[in-house]
Amino acid sequence: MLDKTFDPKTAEPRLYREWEASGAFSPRDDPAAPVFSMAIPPPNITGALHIGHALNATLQDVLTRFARMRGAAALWLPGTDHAGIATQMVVERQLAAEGNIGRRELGREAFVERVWEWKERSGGTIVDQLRRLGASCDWSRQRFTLDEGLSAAVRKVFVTLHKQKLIYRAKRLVNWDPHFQTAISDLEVEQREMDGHYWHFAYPLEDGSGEIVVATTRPETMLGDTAVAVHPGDERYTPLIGKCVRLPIVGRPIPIIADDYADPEKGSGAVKITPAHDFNDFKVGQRHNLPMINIFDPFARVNDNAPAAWRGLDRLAARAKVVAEIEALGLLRGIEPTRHAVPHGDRSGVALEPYLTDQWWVDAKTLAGPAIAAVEDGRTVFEPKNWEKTYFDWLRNIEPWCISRQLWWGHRIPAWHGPDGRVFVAESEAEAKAAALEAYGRDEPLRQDEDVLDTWFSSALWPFSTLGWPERTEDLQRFYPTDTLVTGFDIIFFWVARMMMMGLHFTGEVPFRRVFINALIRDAEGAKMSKSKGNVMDPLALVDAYGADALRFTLTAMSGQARDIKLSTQRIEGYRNFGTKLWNAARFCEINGCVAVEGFDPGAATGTVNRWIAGEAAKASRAVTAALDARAFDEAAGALYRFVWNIYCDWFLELAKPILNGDDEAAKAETRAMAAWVLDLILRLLHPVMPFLTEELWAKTAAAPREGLLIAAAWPDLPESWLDPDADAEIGWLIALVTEVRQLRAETNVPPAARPALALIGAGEATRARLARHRDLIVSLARLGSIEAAPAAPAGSALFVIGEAAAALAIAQHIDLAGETARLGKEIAGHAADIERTTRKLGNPDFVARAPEAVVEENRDRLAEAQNAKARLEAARARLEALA
RNA sequence: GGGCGGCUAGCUCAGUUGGUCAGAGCGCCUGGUUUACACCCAGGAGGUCGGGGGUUCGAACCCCUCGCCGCCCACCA
Repeated sequence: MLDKTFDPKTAEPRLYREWEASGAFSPRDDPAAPVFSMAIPPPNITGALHIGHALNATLQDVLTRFARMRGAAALWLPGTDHAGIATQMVVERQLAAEGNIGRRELGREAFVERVWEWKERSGGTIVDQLRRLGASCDWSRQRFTLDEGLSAAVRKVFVTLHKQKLIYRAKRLVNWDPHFQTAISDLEVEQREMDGHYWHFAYPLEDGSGEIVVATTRPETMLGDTAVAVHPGDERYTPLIGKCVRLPIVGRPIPIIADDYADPEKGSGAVKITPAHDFNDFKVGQRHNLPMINIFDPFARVNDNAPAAWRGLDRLAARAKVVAEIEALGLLRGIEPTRHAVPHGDRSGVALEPYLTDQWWVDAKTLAGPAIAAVEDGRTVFEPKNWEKTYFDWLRNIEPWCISRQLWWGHRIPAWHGPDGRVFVAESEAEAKAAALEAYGRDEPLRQDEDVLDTWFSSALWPFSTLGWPERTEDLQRFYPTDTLVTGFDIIFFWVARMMMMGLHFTGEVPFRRVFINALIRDAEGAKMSKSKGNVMDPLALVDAYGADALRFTLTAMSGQARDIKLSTQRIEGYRNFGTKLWNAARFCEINGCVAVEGFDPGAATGTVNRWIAGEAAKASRAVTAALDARAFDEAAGALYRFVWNIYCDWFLELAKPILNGDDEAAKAETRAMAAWVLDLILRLLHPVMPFLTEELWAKTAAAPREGLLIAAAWPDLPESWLDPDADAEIGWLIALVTEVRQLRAETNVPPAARPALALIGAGEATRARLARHRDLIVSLARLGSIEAAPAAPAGSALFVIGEAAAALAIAQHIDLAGETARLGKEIAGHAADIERTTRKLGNPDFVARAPEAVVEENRDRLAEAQNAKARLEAARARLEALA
């Protein structure tokens, strides 16, 4: 006997162990089986599972389990990302918290060792959390972006791209993070609106003939000014072009140059140029061959290129000092408050500094071409498709990708510097040495590049590096390209686009045929969840409270949203109840001896109720299959929910009760077999979304011994031919009749215990036959005393229309004539309004002429029905009034 | 400045190519010890589908426009 409810706490870990031990998570060996493969977006090892991971993992697991049940060799490859900055940050913080010496004092090697220790200890947390959700990943293939194989792939890619001149080293302006003292890529820059000022400074002309006013929000950068630019067509300044101003404070003469960049509309029309500290100025500097004076050290403190008094000052202190001195010099021409965007590091949260340094770059423009083409011609498709626009926009305007980071945790750049500055890029130190020997003709000391690669560099290789590339492994040949990538839109640039570029470049094939973009989860107020806001929902707490299945079902049902999902616990509770509902349906089956019958053919059932549910089952299973095929997860969940609760429980089991309690043994046997068979079907269909509860029921309700686990059971494929229009119409009629009686009873306050008689007036042959077949069912479900066909309505009956007949419920003692007359009046008015509307429509010649015939026909039927119903109710009301 | 979403019942959301008086869950109200289930059952109230205009025989759905809300990209004179 099943317990009263499912207990996820004890069952989930047990079932997960069974799955894992059974080997079901690994793709089946059958070489003839179709292949389904997917690589997980590797979560950061520093991360704890958040609700976004839960959504992402649930959808992937649904796809994987679905494919597996359909017979595919299904591989969902798991792993984690080393997350350069994030991890380094965590361990540095830990060192600080322990009162330990810092990273620098510890030294590179010892520090990296510390990070590895941390990784071994804590890096597996998120993986265990995925297990708790029920993720059926193939853990035997689990990878880590910094493991040996993936590192080899990274070196191979770096060296190859370098040979192809698609990776190069260059001194350029980068986004510099003064907190971490590293370059970061454009994507890691976050613009923040800040209050600031425009300071207007006068720069005196060198010849003393006047001054030129420039404005800036960053006064401190003037220490590095090397020109003032004006627009060539700006007549106010044409006489000054070619002259010099003397840069205040610094005393350096700098030229006034003509450049289109200067906008005569903005400020004074003259703009100070600081090539080493502004991206636009950098370009101007290149055009005019201006000196580029870097005035900051890596901490964004003023360096030795500035006058002695300034050295070592923090940039903000420098700003205040510049303003003060300009003012003291009588050169301050105005201050106005302003709000403007200031770039910040997304990790550090500090204002970034455009900074001139040597970095490694990827020629992203060249790699982007094939990545654009592959989506244009549909080799890879985005779902929903509108994300392709985002993808294209970014790739078509892509800038070189800065891949070097001045960090310690990550893939060290495989480049070795010779004493004369020559660089040897090679997959190993030995190869680099060999190349150096050849180049120099003698042994020279080499120094490996200090930098590591952007974390996303290794992530970009994920779909093929995890399968063993560059070796031509069996896995690579079998599972690449992968089928689907499921991920959030927030990393289309960071990750998806770069995987496309690298995948196409190195394998010649797209890394995945489909990119399914899942929504972002918000809290109930729609705010992005973040730790600082304290609105983070911990999926594990939700699993503890409601079970993994309830959370999974909720996320699946809500996954249709385009942009974000607002999650509320009430919703999860509702789906927990859904699981319990199914559990209890299984209990009902158990109590009533509904067990699987060997050789039972649902398509050959004879009872109307059974033929009907077989058709409904076929309909539902086809709908769920189609929805999952189309990645319409929410539709699949909806179809399952309705079928289980509103069809199977609400009607089929209720209709089965009188049969199961009756004495027609043949009907009983068939109904039992059918109830068991449909339950089995439900378990299969629901398994991808609610794996735990279904697996438990599969084991516990098995009358006949099951072969193996549900996770490895076959997905149902039911023929459309099971849909039986006659059974459908008949049960539809029965349901309508019962519902009408219930409504009428409720409206007229018939006591629940009362058993009124129901008379059908004007029932045709077919209806009488239906009545005869289902008399017991109707009587029991509608709580009637009796139901008979009759020539006329008994006095004191309440009436409604069902099909061609009128139904009279004998409830004289419960109704008052006036009340019932009024009720009928309302009904009649409703039909009258309908008749009016439809008549008007049909009377419109344009409608009849232009609307499709089917629509016109539909309206004619509708009109006839309404007229029929109205006539009957009017007759009933007339009789009532005669009584009064 | 460029782009993308959203605005449908008190709340959270469905509404497929325009075609039965607009749907679900939760919440609310009324009733219920029907031997699977109160994590339940039966019934009910509740919406001028953000505003305006247009196309059409017909618009929540298509077009234009306005208004909010949110996000992405660009922008430190």
